[in-house]
Amino acid sequence: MSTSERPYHHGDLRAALLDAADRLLDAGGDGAVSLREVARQAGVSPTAAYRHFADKEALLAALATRHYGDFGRALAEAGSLNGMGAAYLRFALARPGRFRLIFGPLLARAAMHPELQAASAAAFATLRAAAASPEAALRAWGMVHGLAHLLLDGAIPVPDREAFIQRVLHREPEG
Amino acid sequence: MSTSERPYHHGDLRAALLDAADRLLDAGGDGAVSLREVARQAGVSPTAAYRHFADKEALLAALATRHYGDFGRALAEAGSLNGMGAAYLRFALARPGRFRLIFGPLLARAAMHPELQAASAAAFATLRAAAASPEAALRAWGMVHGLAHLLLDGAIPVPDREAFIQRVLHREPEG
DNA sequence: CTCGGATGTTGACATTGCTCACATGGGCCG
DNA sequence: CGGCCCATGTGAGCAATGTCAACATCCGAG
Repeated sequence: MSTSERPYHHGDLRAALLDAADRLLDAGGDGAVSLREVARQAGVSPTAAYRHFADKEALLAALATRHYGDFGRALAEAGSLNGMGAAYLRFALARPGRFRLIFGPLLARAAMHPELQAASAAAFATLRAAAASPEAALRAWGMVHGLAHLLLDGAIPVPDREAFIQRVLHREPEG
Repeated sequence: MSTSERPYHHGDLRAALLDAADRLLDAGGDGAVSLREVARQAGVSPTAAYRHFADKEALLAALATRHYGDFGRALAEAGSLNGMGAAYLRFALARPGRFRLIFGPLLARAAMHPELQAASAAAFATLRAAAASPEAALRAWGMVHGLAHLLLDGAIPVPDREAFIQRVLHREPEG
């Protein structure tokens, strides 16, 4: 009987690596995702990941692409612009690692990762479509994005985050 | 003649290290600041920095503290809330490294660096004082902060940044 | 059945943050 | 003026990381 020894070939290592990276991202935040630890969690040698991703950035780009799906869906489910703002903040607060990843400096290099670019463009389009004007969309987007960062970085200490979301987003619609 | 040999004792290594770190921060962004490279630039051994800073984070905290001064002053010089918003965005776009540093994850650990905490509190107070209500301050702050991040991360591609600032900030004051 | 390319492994290198033991010499005490 | 102490700087070394090159294994096409 093969005592649960992994076969030499893993089966679906790519997905396993992404899953492991995901766990690390959620648990330890951005910097906790190291290629070697990801490989360790997947029960595989330190360099095995290079058969599936060009480098660490490519792994993270694939992860970000995966998460843009959930994010975009959460936005789309919220009907109003206000609802989208709340969904935006809730996503950021519930999954800081994912939020920081998909909006992190990686985005600047999205041109090198076509899938990432497409995924982010889709999410952005959802947001833009719900606003009255392009400028209004940018202002709303900027506001929730900035508040998310400030909250995550501890610049705005708030006891009850959900109450904060309600309070800061509840206002008469601007002309 | 002493061929420009450094004396064993540097004189003011602490300042020299901060200057070197500053150059690296401006040139290469966040990740380009390594203790060893900083020491190299200061012409000193790799571990000399530990005589002046507990660890890398302490160095960065000192650097952030230094930059909060400039930042706060830039905000204070702008009279109106709109002017402060523009100053906020201009600072972020002109010095991405400094902006990311002073608002980065380090801020969450500000409690461990009293000087940092004081410096950031002062800058925040300046911003808060210029707004009509606490909520309005948070919304305005969030907006410029978010736009700064989105611009720096390449999420909003704009050809002329100054024109963008004018356009997005120029609106009728909200009730 | 066999052989080639895809997938994993081993070993190595450079870099980084950090610790510990040691060297140096400037400034305070007598 | 002279000697000693401790702040300051040095060096070697450790563990971890990203990445590369050479090698091992095995699945599937012919």
